[in-house]
Amino acid sequence: MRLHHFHGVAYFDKPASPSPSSSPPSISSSSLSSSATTPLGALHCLRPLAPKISFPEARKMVVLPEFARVRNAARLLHCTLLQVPASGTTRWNPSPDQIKVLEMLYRGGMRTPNSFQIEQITEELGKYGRIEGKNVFYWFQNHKARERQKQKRAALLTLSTTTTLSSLPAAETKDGLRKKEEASSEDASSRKRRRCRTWGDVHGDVTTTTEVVADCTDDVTLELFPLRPQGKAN
Amino acid sequence: MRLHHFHGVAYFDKPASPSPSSSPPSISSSSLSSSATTPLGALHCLRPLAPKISFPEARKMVVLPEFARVRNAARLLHCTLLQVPASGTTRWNPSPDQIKVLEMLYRGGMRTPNSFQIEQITEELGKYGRIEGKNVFYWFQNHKARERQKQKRAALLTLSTTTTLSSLPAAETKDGLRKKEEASSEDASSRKRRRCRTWGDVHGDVTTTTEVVADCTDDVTLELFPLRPQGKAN
DNA sequence: GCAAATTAATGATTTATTCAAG
DNA sequence: CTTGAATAAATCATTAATTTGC
Repeated sequence: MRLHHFHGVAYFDKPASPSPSSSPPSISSSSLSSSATTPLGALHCLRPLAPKISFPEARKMVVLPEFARVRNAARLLHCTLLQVPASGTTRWNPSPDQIKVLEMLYRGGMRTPNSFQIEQITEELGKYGRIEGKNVFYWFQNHKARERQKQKRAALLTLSTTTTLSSLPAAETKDGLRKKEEASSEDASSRKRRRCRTWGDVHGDVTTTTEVVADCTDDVTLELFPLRPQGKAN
Repeated sequence: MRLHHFHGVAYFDKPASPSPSSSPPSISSSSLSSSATTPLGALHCLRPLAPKISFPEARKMVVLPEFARVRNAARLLHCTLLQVPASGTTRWNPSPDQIKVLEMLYRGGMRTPNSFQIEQITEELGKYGRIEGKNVFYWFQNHKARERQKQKRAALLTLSTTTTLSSLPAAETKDGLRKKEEASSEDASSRKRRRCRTWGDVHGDVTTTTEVVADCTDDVTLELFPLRPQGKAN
C-alpha cells in the first residue's frame, strides 16, 4: 500500500541563533558522531524544521520500554527489519499461543513487567511468531487498562441493577462511560500505588544479568519461564 | 458476548469475562512451559501477592523512547551503568547549559522529538554533563505539558480579570485548577492532533535512516522562525 | 458462498495525573 | 514549591469479525 519514502526535504536550519551565551546551541556535528553521517544537514540546525512527515509509517517515533535498549535490542531490531518487507510495519498480530501465554501471565498477577521480564517474555513468545518487546509492553498496558475498565463497567451495571434495577444507562453501545466513576472495583491493593520503577535499571552487566528472575515489579510474584536466573542485583 | 478471536483455536475467550465473577479458572497450562514451576505458588493463586518491591531503585522498568533501541543503545546503557554507582540513580539534574539548549529547541518548535532527534540531542547535551535519552524525552514531555498548563492558567486569569476584574481566584497557591476547564485558551491549532509516530520505525536500515531528520513532530506553529509551513497533513 | 461494507477489538500513541527528589 | 520520573487514562488507527448484498 503505502510506501514510505522520505521526501528528502531540506530543512533549513535554525535561523536564529540562540546566542545563548554559552555556545551550546548547535548540535554541531562535532559530537554527533553522525551516526547518521548527517543526512541533510539537519544536524547543525538544532531545529527540526522539517515539515513533518506525511506518511504515518514513514517515521515512527515512540516511547518504548527500556528493555528495548537492553541487550537483545539487536535481536529485536533484526527481527523488525526483517519484518518490514515492503508494506509498512503492520501492527503486531498476536498468535493464539502468544495470547495464551500473555493472559496466563496476566492472570498470574503480572501487570507491569519490568525490562527483564519483558525481554524474556518477548523471547519466549518469539517462538510463536514475530514479536517485539514493545508489543509485550503495550499488551500489558492495554490489557490492564481494559480489564479495569471492563470491571468498572460491570460494577456499575451491577450496582445500577441492584439499586435501581431499571435505570440502565443504555448508552453502552460501545463504551459509554467516559472516565469518571470510581466505583469500588479494583480488588484491593493496587490503588494509589505508583512507584518509581522503570527505565534503565538493568545495569549489572549483561553478563551478570543472568541471575535471578523473579522480581515482580509490581505485585506479582510469578516466575515466568524457567530461564536464566536474572541478576537480582539489588 | 460473542467469541470470535482466533480462527480455529478454542481456548477460552477473551481475557476478562464480562461478568465480575466468571473467572476462567483453568489456564490450561499447555503451552507455557514451565511457568508452572511456580516459585512460590504464586501462579495458581492468580492474584498478586507480592508485597511490592522495596527498593525504589532496585528495579526500574520504564517506558522509554525508541531511540533506546537504536544503535547507540550501547552508549546509553554504558552511561547508565556508570551512573549507578551505589546509591540509587539520582534523578537527572540538568545543567544550565543543557537547559538552555533544550529550551531553545523547544522554542524552536520541537515538542516531541523522535528517536533520532533524541539520540542526537542526548549526545550533544552529554557534553555538558551526564544525561540519558529518557531525560531528554521526559524533559520535552514535561515541558510541553507544563507550558500548556501555564498558558491555560494565564488565559483563565486573564479572562477572569478582564471580565469580572475583581474575582481573583486567590486559590492559586499551587495549582488550583485540576483538570477541567476548557476555556478558550490554547492559542489555536494544537488541539486534537495526535498522529502515530514512535517506536521502531527506524527500519529502512540504519543507513537509510539517515535521510530525513528534521521533522517537528507536533503542531506548534509558532512563527518564531521563518520555517516551513508545517505540514498540516491532517 | 464470497467480497465489499460495517462494527467490534485491540495494538500503538499521546495526554493528563500523580509521585517524589532536591 | 519546582520539576524529573512514572503511570494511568484517553485516543487514534488498523485489523479481525460479522453482516449484508449479490
